[in-house]
Amino acid sequence: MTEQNSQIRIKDIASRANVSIGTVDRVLHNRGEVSEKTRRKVLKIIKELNYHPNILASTLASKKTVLFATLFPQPPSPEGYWNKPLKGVVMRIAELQQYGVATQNFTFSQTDAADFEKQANAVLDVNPDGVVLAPFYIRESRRLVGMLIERKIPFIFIDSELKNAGQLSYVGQDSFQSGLLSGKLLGTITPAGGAIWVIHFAKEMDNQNHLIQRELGFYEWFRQNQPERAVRTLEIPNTDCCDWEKTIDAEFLNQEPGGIFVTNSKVFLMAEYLQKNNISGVRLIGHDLLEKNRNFLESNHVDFLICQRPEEQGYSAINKLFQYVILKKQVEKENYTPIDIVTKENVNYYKDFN
Amino acid sequence: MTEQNSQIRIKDIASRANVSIGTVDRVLHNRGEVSEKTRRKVLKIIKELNYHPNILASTLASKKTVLFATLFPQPPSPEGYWNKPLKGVVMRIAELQQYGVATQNFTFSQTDAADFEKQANAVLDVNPDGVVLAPFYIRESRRLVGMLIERKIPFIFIDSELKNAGQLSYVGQDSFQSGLLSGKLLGTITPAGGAIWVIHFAKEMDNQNHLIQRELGFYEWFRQNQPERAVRTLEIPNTDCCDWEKTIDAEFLNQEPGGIFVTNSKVFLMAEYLQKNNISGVRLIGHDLLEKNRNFLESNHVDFLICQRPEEQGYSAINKLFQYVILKKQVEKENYTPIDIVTKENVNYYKDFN
DNA sequence: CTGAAAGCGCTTACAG
DNA sequence: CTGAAAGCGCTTACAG
Repeated sequence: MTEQNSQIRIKDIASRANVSIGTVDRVLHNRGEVSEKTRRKVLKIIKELNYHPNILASTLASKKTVLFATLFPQPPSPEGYWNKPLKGVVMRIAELQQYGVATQNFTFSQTDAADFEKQANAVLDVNPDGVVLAPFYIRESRRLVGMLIERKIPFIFIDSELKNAGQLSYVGQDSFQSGLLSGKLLGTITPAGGAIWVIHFAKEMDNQNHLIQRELGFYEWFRQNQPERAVRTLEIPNTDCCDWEKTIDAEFLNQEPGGIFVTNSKVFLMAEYLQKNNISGVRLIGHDLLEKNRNFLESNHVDFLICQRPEEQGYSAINKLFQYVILKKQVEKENYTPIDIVTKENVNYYKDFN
Repeated sequence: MTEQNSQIRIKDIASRANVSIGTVDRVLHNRGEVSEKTRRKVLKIIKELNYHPNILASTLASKKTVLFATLFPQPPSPEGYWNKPLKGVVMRIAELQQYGVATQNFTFSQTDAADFEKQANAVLDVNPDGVVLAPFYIRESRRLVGMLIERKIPFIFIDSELKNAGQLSYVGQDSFQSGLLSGKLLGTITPAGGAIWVIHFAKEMDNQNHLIQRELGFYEWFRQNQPERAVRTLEIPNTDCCDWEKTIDAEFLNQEPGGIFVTNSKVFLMAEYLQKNNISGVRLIGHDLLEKNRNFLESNHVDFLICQRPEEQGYSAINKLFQYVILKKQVEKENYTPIDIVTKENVNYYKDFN
């Protein structure tokens, strides 16, 4: 360990400018009450010396706590997808605790837009210094965003975004590109001549822009690379009872597919179906590393899972608020998450954090 | 912004124990000069109150700089692989600058073990508080490690490791598992009946444990899943001139393969070969996202690249030293990097940092 | 063995 | 409009 070498302090600036450190602080933070002349002089010296404030000293002295709020869909179970971004949020907040950063996390029902409104109000009520939200219900999200802008509270979209809505940043996937990749994988591993099915296990396709984009990208790959391949889409809105299996039964009677792409994390439903009906030789790919999906990957019922590092998304979103609100740095506006391919062979090494 | 809520300070401990903060500090840092009785009393209160020191205040007051050293192979060009871990190192160091953390980075020749020794001595000469090293030359690395242990300097292996050599941690890949994955990918996309080649473009296979492990994993996948497939290995030690192409020419005359696995980043050599000789229909996979490899991915000459997030490895290694040396936290001993599959379709979203 | 004081670089009232 | 002082939680000599 050696002595720390010279760092520019506000004291240095003050002495060069023949003012007190209080005055330097005033121009540093645009707190006014400084004559234009001294302001200029101080600013000039700050630039010359390439001054950067010491964040440690600053947060230590200020004794401020900044509060970030998150607003995510409520996961239906402890295994649910939306637990993962939250895990990343909690992780980054723990690291930033010394900086006086805290969060309040809100969740809303995935089936009740009114609940979103209610939770959005709760977010506003805690008067956060920054917000991370999943704009699940478009209209209601726009309303919340309007209020945030009005109050000058920076916000970041996660998972999906409203374009040009005044967000500080977006953290999430590019679903079309992800669909292209799924197309390549399934197209490549499905023997020539085998038909391809795309299955949406989703209630309201209106609010599921991701799934639509994935489907579009998927079809696009085949258009470009295997135009002769038969590709079709099935929509299964309700999987609560077992009627949906009859629909599939009928389809299978008609023609057995060579490969199936499930556009979301419910690929395990299809894997269970194939297993139950003793169907082999059908290639299957889907999304997200849920526990069930992992098991089917390991038992060879699912060939590939496309993943998007949800924990990292949460971590990154909070980190961006931190960079912007505390460190006063600029942040990237669009942050597309890597599109990861997970297989039986690499699943044990697939993790978000090191 | 709201007032920060109560945190336990050493002042609180001091008042409860009826001692001064100086005394608390002495027991906190085992600086001795405290009677056993008061030591016990203070320790008890620290535990009761679940005290955690404020790192910001601590580093601010201490004015210490800690120095980490890195010792990596010298990249042969600015595109070379080893620039990437270094990039991660530089990135994390920049973030930690406020904590008074700095690095000195040393590199050694990949063809001259004596140079390693020389650089190792240079590392010792700067008397670092922690070291990250790639144990490229095994014997010479052992010698360095011995000195580090003697001086009680913690060190982390990156990229490959010596087992049980007293390291604080290892950050790197599991090459066998990575080979398994390569086997699966190539086995799945190569039409039945096509022969598979494994190509090592490497000078001294002795120092290339990674390549051997990848090859073993690769063969293992075929043993388990496609035992009927013809798989063989070619070693091309020297690619500086064009003799190596003649070797390949001869092999092609013998039998055209269905798929080729290049065990390292030199897969672009094979892609160039196929392109130059107008050979199509041969599946090709390899390692690492060099610029050339990226281009061949995009031009469809390379089907998959297996990647290991080298920047993240450098970042993570420095971060682990930081956690251990500054934050006094425990760190994981084995840290296997994710094994990433990169294709034309996801390459633009593949990055190490968000 | 123990305590009181000065200082790290910054922020925050307060006095003028 | 400006400066001087106290304080953030901790560390570091120094005095006793």
